[in-house]
Amino acid sequence: MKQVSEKVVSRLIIYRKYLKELLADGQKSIFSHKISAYTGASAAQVRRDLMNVGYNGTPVKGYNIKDLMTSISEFLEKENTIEVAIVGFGNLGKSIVDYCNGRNSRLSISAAFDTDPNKINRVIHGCHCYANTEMETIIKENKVEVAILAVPREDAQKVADKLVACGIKGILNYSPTRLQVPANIYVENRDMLMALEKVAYFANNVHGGKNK
Amino acid sequence: MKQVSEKVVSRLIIYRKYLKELLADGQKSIFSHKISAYTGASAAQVRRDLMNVGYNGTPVKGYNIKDLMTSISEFLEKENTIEVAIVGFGNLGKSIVDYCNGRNSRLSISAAFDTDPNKINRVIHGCHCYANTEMETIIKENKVEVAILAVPREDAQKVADKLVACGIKGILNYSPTRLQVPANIYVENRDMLMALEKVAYFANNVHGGKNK
DNA sequence: TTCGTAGTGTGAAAACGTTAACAGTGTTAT
DNA sequence: ATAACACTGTTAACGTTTTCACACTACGAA
Ligand SMILES: NC(=O)c1ccc[n+]([C@@H]2O[C@H](COP(=O)([O-])OP(=O)(O)OC[C@H]3O[C@@H](n4cnc5c(N)ncnc54)[C@H](O)[C@@H]3O)[C@@H](O)[C@H]2O)c1
Ligand SMILES: NC(=O)c1ccc[n+]([C@@H]2O[C@H](COP(=O)([O-])OP(=O)(O)OC[C@H]3O[C@@H](n4cnc5c(N)ncnc54)[C@H](O)[C@@H]3O)[C@@H](O)[C@H]2O)c1
Repeated sequence: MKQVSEKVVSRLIIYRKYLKELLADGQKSIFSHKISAYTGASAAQVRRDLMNVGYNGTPVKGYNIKDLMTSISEFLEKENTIEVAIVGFGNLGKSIVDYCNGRNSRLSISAAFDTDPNKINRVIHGCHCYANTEMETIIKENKVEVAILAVPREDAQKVADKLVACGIKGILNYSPTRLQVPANIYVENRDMLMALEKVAYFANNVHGGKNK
Repeated sequence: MKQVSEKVVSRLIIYRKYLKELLADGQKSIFSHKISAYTGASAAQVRRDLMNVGYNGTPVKGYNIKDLMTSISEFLEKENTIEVAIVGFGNLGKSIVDYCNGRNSRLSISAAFDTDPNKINRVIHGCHCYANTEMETIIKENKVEVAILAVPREDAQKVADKLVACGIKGILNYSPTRLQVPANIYVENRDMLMALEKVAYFANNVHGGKNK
């Protein structure tokens, strides 16, 4: 299978989102330079990125929005549904589930884990909360591949180790801990303070405003 | 002033965080290959990144942790304090303020804005919430340079336009809207669903686990 | 003092990502 | 039918980022 970079994947996700908006708007087709104007990538880059997904547009008409969306989705999510679990069902955890679930038909946050007895066995935002002790069973039974980490700093590494032991392959980490994991596990860190520090730097060191 | 790339800034922020941990641990000095092991950047890259901040280590002893931290901070935050405002003081907004404030002595989220009368003029997590109508006054008076956007999708663009008109130079955007802003405004988008989609992709397309 | 060691700083090479340029191609107008 | 057009797909040039490799240096040991 063709290997593509993080940057390409990130942009494809952005394109898909734009296409979704266009579709909701009733549009049928779109040109690379329009996608470019909206997303900030150059038109050449849009076309080049789309080469990866194996969908061909036509001159004059451009890309059929529906078909292109389908192709991007098939490229990004080969399996029909990817199961996601969230660990730490506090303020942040609940917000994430509320926001994400239902917005991508191939991604489903179907289980939460927490240590708080008040949360265990409750269903919040359509997501069942289990005790941490059930982690292995639930993850293996439901073939969960991706986990979102939203536990306090001091527990993050311990929980990550456990998730890895259960066979998780990717972690979206909202805790401020920099996780140490085996090389085949993909980690995306989303520390909010670091994000703010980065914006603060570039706000004071103008940089052309290129949006990643 | 030396122009450095987004990637360098992101890594410097990561290094600084690690240094902070080391200092809390009572350590005095550190080698590039140790920073490398923790952060995922190669040792050569660590050294190269540090060239930008103008601090020199010594062979055998490596880098003095305290001095290096100071140099990085002087590089990242030239001004003594950078004022930040948050717009949308809901679940997410409150969490962000709670988490970020007090963790970087040069960044301060000192004002919130909301349209909800129940929040206006209340102080939550040490942050005063103002009505949107006071935005221009407060931002200009307090020299706020950076804004965090945590309002619902439908209002995000409108609020961003207003922030730009008030003189904001950088936006950390947690709304799912892709903002259209002038080229000199720096925007960092942090859509949670997109982050999850990215992790889901790389969980299924192993990639060496390189943490960005 | 002299040597060996284990680090740093950095120029040069390699890898990677982006942009430019253009041939090829449906579509439309004539 | 044919020509003009406005786009796509793709190759090659370009620019940026990362790695390599090594001269240099502070220190500790003998
Ligand atoms: N709140 C934010 O916006 C924000 C921002 C940046 C970072 N963070 C980080 O995200 C994490 C969660 O933030 P929050 O605001 O949701 O906090 P929270 O206290 O509301 O939620 C934490 C949840 O994790 C659960 N938990 C604790 N230990 C656990 C364990 N070992 N296994 C499973 N669950 C466990 C708790 O019972 C609680 O429900 C923290 O690390 C925080 O530093 C939060
Ligand atoms: N909750 C999350 O974790 C999460 C995740 C991803 C994205 N988001 C996005 O972040 C935004 C906020 O999420 P939330 O969970 O905090 O929602 P929320 O409803 O709790 O908070 C939204 C807040 O914004 C205020 N608001 C509405 N319009 C405003 C305006 N024009 N000016 C100023 N304030 C205004 C509301 O009064 C409310 O206090 C939404 O766009 C949501 O889609 C949230």
